[in-house]
Amino acid sequence: MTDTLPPRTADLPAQWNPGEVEAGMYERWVDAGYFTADAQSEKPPFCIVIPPPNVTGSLHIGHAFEHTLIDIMCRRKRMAGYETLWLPGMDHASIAVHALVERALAAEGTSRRELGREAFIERTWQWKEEHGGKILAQMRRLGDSVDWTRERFTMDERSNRAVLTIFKRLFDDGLIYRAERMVNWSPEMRSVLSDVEVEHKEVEGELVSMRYGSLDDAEPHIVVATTRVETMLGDTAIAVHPDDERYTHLVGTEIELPLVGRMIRIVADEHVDPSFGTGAVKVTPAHDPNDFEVGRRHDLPMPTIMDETGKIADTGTEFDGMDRFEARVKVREALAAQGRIVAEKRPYVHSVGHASRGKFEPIEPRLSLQWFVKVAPLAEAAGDAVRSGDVIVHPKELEPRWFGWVDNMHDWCISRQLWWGHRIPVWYGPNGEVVCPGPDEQPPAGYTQDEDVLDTWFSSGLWPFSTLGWPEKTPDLAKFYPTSVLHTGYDILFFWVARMMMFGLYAMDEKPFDTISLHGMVRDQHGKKMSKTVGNTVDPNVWMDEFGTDAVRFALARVANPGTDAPIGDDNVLAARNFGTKLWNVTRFAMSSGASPALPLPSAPTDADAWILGRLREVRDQVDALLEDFQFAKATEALYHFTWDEFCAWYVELAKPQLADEATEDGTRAVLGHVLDALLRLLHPISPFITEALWQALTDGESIVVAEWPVAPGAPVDPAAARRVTDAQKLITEIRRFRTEQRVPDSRRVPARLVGLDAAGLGAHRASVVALNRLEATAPDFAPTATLEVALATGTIQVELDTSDAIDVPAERARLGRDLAAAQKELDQADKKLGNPKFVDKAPADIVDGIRARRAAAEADIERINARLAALPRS
RNA sequence: GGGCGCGUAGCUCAGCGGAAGAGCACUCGGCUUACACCCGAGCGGUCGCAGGUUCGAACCCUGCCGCGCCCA
Repeated sequence: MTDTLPPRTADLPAQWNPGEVEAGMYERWVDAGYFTADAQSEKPPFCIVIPPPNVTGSLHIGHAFEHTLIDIMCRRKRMAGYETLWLPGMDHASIAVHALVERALAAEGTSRRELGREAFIERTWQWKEEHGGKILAQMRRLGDSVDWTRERFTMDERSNRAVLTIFKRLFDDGLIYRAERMVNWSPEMRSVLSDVEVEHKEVEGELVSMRYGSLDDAEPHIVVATTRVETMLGDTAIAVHPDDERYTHLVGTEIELPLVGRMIRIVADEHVDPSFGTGAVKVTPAHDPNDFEVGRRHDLPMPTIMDETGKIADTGTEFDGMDRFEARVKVREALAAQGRIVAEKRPYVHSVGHASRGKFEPIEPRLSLQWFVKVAPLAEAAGDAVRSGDVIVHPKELEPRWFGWVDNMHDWCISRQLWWGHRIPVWYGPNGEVVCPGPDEQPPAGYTQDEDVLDTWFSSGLWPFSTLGWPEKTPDLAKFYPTSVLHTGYDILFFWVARMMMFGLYAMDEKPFDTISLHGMVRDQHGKKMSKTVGNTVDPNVWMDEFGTDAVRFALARVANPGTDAPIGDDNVLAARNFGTKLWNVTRFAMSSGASPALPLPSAPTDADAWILGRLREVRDQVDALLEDFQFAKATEALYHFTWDEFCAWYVELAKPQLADEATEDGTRAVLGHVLDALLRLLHPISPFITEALWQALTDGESIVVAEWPVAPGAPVDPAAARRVTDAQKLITEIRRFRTEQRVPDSRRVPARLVGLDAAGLGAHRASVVALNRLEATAPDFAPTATLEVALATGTIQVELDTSDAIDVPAERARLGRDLAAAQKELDQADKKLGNPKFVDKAPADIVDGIRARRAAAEADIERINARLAALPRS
């Protein structure tokens, strides 16, 4: 900091060139340590842990959106005096990386099994070092104010220890168990998936009705319908409703399963819907979740008829070895050949679960031995934390979604038949012993470790505290846990947020974050979901190249309404870029006019000064409250309008005549400098780079990153001054409108006399009205060709103009006609209300008075306009 | 099938009980020494439909129609 006035426009190039400046600026911020948090600080903490992007990922528009919003929060809090930690890191993305490396191996003509576990994992780490983490550089580009000294990875040493520690605790508490259950199997990955990794989608399939038992109508037979013909090879029963009289005589008997020849039972079960199809359903306990339950209730055999790749196996039929989809056709054909196909409905639309990762293949329900987390007690705590208000879900509309999930959560299948990830820390002894050693313990000699790894979300569920050092009692943990805000998309509320909440409450005995703030999905400019197949995706990196980072951030912030999807397209970014240019140019103008925040604010401000200073105070309060409430779009919009429509469009224009007047020029420079200084600081969290460049030039300060967040900039609102400015604006606008409609060229100076200005208290505004309307003083022989009346709050102004030609009477008549119609409509509406005795009687007095005042104003307007119309020459 | 939400200007959305708003698009006029990435003026809506509550409804309630999303 210097105590001399900083150099002026010399510092500011005529144009902002983001590409040339941003990277260097960012590295200076990092080097200066602005983003490095101090756990020993006395300042109040503000902490956000990054939703860890996949190590495979590169920055897409969803990241850009999420990071922009988080960065806005962090930068604001940092400026506002909080010890701010935004902790970066990445997720090891078990399935995604595993699949990626497997594909690479396949391309080389080998496989992970050929390579062996150890070599595979080594190879995967190597991939990570060489190709992973592309997103980190892109985060720098985006300006993320993360603390790089604390960067973490969900498979680093400390995360590993956290996983082992909590697994052991859950295991010892009986909250982790191993069981044979119906699971979601991915034949592609040859692994189980958790429920949340399955997406249900309507598909056009077939509904085939087929006849079991005898082909002789006199003998016992039964017709069942299915969308999955091939699973009949694993049927072990037919179920009917107990009250269904059509089948009462068959219940308890056996019938022959076609193609296989096995005898299967006919059982009565409450869960059968007698109105669906024939009212009889086939039961395949090992390959359908509902059938599994039926099988359990009736103690049915549960043969598995498919291997882990989705091929038919162990049925002893010709179909063994066929893929499930091929078998579906062949089995149907075989049944048809026997005359057992009674009906076929095709297409038959029904819902099928698909793997949300990988190739989006249909998942296969399969009976399998897996590890599970018993979620009931954990989920209850997660629900209670929100119910009690300890943790806030924002926006509140998404609370039901939270409860709907945590209150109905199924046990979480955590084992995956993959190699890349945290290996399950359970060891088996030679005689079936099962042990779970703690992080510092060794398994007994001769024991072998479980082959599977943990679901990726297991380690990311520990993220808010594993990143702060848990299970060690670190200063970071003491300072920053619980974290302040968890900000992420509503789409991973269940995948991730629910898990963090459960683990946080369990491991730390305290919530992992105070507030869950949810944003929506970025959509295209028409509000359509972005998808690669549709081709409507956008690339934030391309936008940053074209428009600069600040424009991308500003555009994203401007559409970020809490919890709702955000449509965005080129136009939005273009508009944001233009806004940056506007800000750049107005700062250049102010500085070239000698503006500086170091100058003392005028003791006798003009109306315009008082007005803009009051507005600044109001806007800062509004923006501050909106940002505190995660209303990024509204805060950004408020700043956009203040900057452009109030500061640039009005104050700066009003300031020009003030700068030409000795009495007001110094004060005007001070006000310009003061407002810009505060405005740049308010905008900095949204658009960090351009505001830094402008602010440093304007103030000669060290960095806007560590500048103070404005607390009470400007001045308290001066209502009288504000009203006079509003009046002056209305007067100026009305004259402009008249000029436009009378087609007076913009460049022509029009001699004019403003009658009644002093009486209306607007005497001091004469110079601005003249300047902004390109008027000029009247000569002694002034002869007005037109008179315009403008009704203001404090009086009516007559504007007498010499437009040098006869005025366009039809145009003027049309203009006045529109005004008259508007006033008449206003009068009618007011009369209607006031004519209703109930309104006058029951509505609050201030509302009634307001209507009366409007009525009076409308009446006066009508009288005035009619007089003017009458005075117009006939045409 | 269950739940949540949405239908407001050509498009995308804000407003959620007391005078219909914004951005973009569109029309007209302007290179007015910060800015044509700009300036000025303007056009544009029985707030999905039908009932109800209220002095008063885009806003609250009910039903219907049409769209999303989540979960089965």
